[in-house]
Amino acid sequence: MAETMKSGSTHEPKKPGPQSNLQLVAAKAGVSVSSVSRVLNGGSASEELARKVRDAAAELGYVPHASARSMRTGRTDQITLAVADVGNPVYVQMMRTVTGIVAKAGYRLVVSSTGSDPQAQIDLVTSLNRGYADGLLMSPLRITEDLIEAMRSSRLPIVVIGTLPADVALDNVRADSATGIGLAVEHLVAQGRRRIALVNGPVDTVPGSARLAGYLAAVERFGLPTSSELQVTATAFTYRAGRKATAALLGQASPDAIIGANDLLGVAALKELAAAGARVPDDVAVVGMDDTDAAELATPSLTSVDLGSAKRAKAAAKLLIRRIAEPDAPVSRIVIPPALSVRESTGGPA
Amino acid sequence: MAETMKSGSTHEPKKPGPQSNLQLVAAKAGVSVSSVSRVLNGGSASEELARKVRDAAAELGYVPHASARSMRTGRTDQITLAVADVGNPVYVQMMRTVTGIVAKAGYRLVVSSTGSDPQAQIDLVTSLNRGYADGLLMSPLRITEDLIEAMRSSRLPIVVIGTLPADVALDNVRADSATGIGLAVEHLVAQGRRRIALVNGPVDTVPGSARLAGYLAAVERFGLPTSSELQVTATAFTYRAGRKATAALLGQASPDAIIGANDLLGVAALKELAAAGARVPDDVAVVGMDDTDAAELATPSLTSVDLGSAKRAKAAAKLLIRRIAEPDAPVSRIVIPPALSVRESTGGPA
DNA sequence: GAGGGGTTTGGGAACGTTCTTAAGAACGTT
DNA sequence: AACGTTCTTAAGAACGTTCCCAAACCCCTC
Repeated sequence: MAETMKSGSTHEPKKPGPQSNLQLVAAKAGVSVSSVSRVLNGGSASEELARKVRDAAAELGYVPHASARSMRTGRTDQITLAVADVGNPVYVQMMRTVTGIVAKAGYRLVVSSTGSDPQAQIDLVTSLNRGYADGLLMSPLRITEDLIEAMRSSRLPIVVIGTLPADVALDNVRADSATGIGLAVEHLVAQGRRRIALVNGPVDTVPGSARLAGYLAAVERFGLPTSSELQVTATAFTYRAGRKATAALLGQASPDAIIGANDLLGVAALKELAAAGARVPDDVAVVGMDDTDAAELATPSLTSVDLGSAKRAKAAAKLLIRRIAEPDAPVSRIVIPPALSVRESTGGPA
Repeated sequence: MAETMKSGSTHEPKKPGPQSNLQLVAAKAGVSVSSVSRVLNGGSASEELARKVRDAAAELGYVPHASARSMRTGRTDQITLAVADVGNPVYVQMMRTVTGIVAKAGYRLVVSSTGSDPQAQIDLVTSLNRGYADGLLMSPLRITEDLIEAMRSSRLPIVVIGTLPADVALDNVRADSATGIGLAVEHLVAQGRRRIALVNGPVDTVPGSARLAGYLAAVERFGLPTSSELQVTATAFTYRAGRKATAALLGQASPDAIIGANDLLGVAALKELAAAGARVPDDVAVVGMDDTDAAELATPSLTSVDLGSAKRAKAAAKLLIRRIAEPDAPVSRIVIPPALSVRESTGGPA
């Protein structure tokens, strides 16, 4: 499985000497270190000097040393993105968006996968004080008092993607799950469904509790049955957990529609229904949430509540970049309105 | 959509003063800066001194400054991972694996999405010389001479995930697509399939050319028809491109099996076949490659060639970490053997 | 009590950059 | 010819850390 070969057999000069620095460039150009710095950072200089410096820098292949520069300037040109699980499609979507935006603004992206453990998130926030990044984008799955306190007392700007208690004065960008679920229920009701079930994720998480509340509100608003047999909770927002939870649901109730609290749970419901011999959407309609690629790829394709994950990520990234530039700007809270993407699983177009 | 509120209305002290440093800790503890550094880095010290230092550090909430430390030590505790598209499931899988390994080894992960543009990859490699990371993991989609030259002359260690020309002396971890496709073809032949089609991605990419070569070899080995109508090329390794390519394929040939060059193309084939009214696997069997989550979530679930993306990522990360520690270790090349995950799309268990 | 070995502590240089301050040059005005 | 103004360049401090080296101390032995 592993074959090893000697190095250096094919070619010769590996390292182009040690990292060249301002001093070497200055020596080569016959000018002072400060002049080199000034020229390279766009300060004023004579034609003559600028030419000498640029030639010398090019010849030596000079590139500024990141740590040294950031020690002096206090900026690192890095932004950290912290998510619970880099594998979850909704975070993938956010990451894809964020990557583009921060890169365009000249930042590198540090990705941190914290899991759902609140302590790991707190550790992350305090580790920010090491100053390895200029700001933090985080989407916490579980929010505790300690985490909020840690975020509050952070020296660096933090933008939260997700809902926060009303009295926390931190920039944040949130979805409106309640309205989103309302759209799903309304759509299902319009199709004559009445026994609408919810396959939720853990209710002690931010999205889990929001989605349960939204579901209950919508079901009540439309005068639908709210029997607790129609509500099940998966142990995580994953496909596997969703299969189990849906199986349990089908064992205890006969819904004519199922809402999955995210697309993975929705797809799990689809697959579990198929395994049980139920037809979708004829017997049971299914709706997912987040409108990720997984919804489009599913068979039948999954109607999904678009909670604007890409828009949220984009807004959050821009907010963070702005706050880094203006630390004293007023706190903003942005709410991204939801939309419904109707697909085959609720009778939409093939 | 955006509601803005004044900051600082709810609570008071935001910043806990400027970042505390060794000097402040030393002053508070009544000892020298060097002693503080020594104690905090586990050097020898008296009980008394150690206690004073630790108390002072805790009281001030001291955390070492990342840039300053790395300027002095030459290490950044960061590793960069460069992939073409953070959204592609196979890269997601790699990223998930890599995240865990580098975090456990005490590194932060910088993620860079280069696209398939060779120049962007070259720029990335040269930017490494800024010294913002200790090493680079990269999985290049297209490899040019210039890119190889850039990687060769890099001051920092690079581990390539993917196939490289034989004479390039860089650590790398590769899949064996040829054998992998062989497994798929063998499996299909055993089920009596003979008109086996390939829905490939761009052939000027590393995986594209490898998979085409593997397909041709396998088809020839089993004495199957090699008509060019059975080979189509999608414009990218994406779902949408796969739908189009499969539609074209079905318009020009009547395969009894389709191999997608990755899972997205495989799922696209599934969906396109369903849209065309063909039954899977009864009329046409389908196989994907990479064995990502998308294969399991598909309906019918997709048989897929496991090219060991998680194992490759793991091996590559460990290799890089080792090379950072021992820069002069011999170059290693690791080949991860493929395996076949049989699922419903070729008649496997439901 | 002086000398010597070993341990513990502190002083200070160095990493590569930016930026403030000041020195020097060029030039026009009185 | 002396002086002020403006522009260009250089010197050197500072960022916070680590680590080499020397100073200080302790304890033991002679």
